[in-house]
Amino acid sequence: MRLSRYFLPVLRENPSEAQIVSHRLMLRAGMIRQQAAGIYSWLPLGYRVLRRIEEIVHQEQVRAGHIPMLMPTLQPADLWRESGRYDDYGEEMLRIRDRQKRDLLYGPTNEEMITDIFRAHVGSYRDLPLTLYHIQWKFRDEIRPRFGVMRGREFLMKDGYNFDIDKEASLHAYNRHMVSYLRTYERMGLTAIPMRAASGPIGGDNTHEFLVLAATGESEVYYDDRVQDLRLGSRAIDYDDRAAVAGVCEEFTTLYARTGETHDAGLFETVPEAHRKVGRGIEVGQIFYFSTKYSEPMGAVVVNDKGERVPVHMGSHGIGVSRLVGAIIEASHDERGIIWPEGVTPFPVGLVNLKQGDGATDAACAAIEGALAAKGLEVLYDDRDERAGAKFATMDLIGLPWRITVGPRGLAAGKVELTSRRTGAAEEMTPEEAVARIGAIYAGL
RNA sequence: CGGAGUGUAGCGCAGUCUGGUAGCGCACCUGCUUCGGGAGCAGGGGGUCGGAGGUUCGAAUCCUCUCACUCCGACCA
Repeated sequence: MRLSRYFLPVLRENPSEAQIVSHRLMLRAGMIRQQAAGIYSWLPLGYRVLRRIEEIVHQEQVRAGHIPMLMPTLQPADLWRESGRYDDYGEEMLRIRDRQKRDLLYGPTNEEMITDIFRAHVGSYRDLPLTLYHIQWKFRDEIRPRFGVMRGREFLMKDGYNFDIDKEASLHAYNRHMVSYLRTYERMGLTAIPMRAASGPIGGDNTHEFLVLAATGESEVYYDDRVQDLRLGSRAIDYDDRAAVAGVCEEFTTLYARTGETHDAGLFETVPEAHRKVGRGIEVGQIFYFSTKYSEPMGAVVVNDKGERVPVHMGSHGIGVSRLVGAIIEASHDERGIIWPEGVTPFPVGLVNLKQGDGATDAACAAIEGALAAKGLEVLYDDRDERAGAKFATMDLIGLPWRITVGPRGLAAGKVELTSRRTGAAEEMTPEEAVARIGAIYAGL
C-alpha cells in the first residue's frame, strides 16, 4: 500500500477527550473516529488490526474444534422473556421496537439465541459434543462508556457456546477453551493471565477471566508474579486429550492469580513475599461453565444413551475482540507511539523513501515493495513528498514493528537500513537481505 | 443516575466576565528555497461560534430551554 493513496488521517496533537494512552494513540494514528459515546468508526488502519485479531481468534477456535457461524445483532425479545433475562438484564440492554410494534433488542450476548438454535436442530447425545461460536457486534448500554474502544457500548466480541452430555464433558470444553484462549493471546504478543473470577449476570459456577497486566486496567489483580513467565510456546496440543488439556490448565491456574472480586487475603499470604504482586489488569476474555442454567428453562434437551431426555450442560466463552486492540496498545507502546507485535500489526513492515522523486531511491523502494509482495507481505510504503522527520514520526506513531529506510546516501553503497520499532536498533544491509530478514520474521506467523 | 466540566475551522486553543459583526498554532492549497528525526519564507482557502427561542440598534458574548461530549462515582467483554 502506498501511503499517498491510503487513508491515514494522523493527528499531531492529542485530542482532548482521550485520557488513556491507547485511546489517544488510536485517535492520533487515525485508527478510529468516535461517532457517539462509546461508538466508533474503524478507519482503515484500525480496521486492519481488528481484522488481524479476528483472524487469529478464528484460527485458534477452529484449531480447538469449535465451529464458526454468525448470529444477528438484533434479537426478538420473546427469546429473552423465555430465559427470564429480558427483565433481569436491565438498562444495559438496548431495546428497540420495529414498525409492527414488535419488541427487539440489540444483543448484548447470545446464550438465548444459540440455545434456540440448538434445541431446534439437536436431539441426540450422538450429536454431542458441540461447540459453536461467532464473532459479532454487541451492544451494552454502559452507564459510562470510556477509554475509547476499551469500554465502548458497541464492541466486537467472539462468543462461543458448548453443549455437552454431562458435567465432565462440559468441563473438558471449559478447559479446551482456556487453552485455546491462552494460545490466542500469545499469538497477539500478550501475556493474559487466567484468574478465578466472579460470575456476574451470565451465571455459572466455574469461571475464569483473562487479564492483561496494565497500569490503566480497570480490575485490581493479586497474583504470584511467576504466572507471567508461563508460556504455551509452540508445544503441540491435542484438544481431544482430556488429561493433556486439563494438565495445561492446571499449569496455568495453580499459581495464585485472582481479581479483587475473588481475592482471598489468607490464601494470598501463602505466596512467597518476593513473588506477591498487586496490580491492575485489563479483562480481555472470560470463560464460564454454567451447567444447565439455560438449557433447563429453554428446553435444550437431548436423548441420552438410555433413551432419557436430559438437559444439556453448557458453557459460554468470550473474547473482547475490539477491546483487544486497545489492550495491546496499553501493553505495547512508548512515548512516540504504538509498537505492534508482529502477530497483529496492520502492515508487517513500513518502507520510507527519504528522497521521493529521486530515480534511484524510487526504483529501490519499488523493488523492495515488489519483493515483499512476492512473499505475501504487504508493505506500507511512505511515498509522500515529505521530509525524513515527518515520515519517521508517522511510522513511529502507527507502530509498524519493522521499517526499511531507503536514502540516497546508503543506496550509493548498495545499502538500506532495517530498524526495529521496539528496540530502535538499526542495521545496514542490502535490499535483498532486508527483504529476506522480513520474510524470515514473518515466516511462522 | 449523583457530582464536576466542556461545546468557537479537521486537531489543539484564545475571544465570553465588560455585547460592536471571529482570531492564533498545527493541518490543508499555491509558489520558491530546503531535504536522515514533525523545515523556512510569501500568498491563499475553509466557520450554522452545538441547537432553538428571547433581550438589544447590534449577540460567540446576556437570559431561557434543549442537545451532545468529557471527567469522578456506583455498573461492566
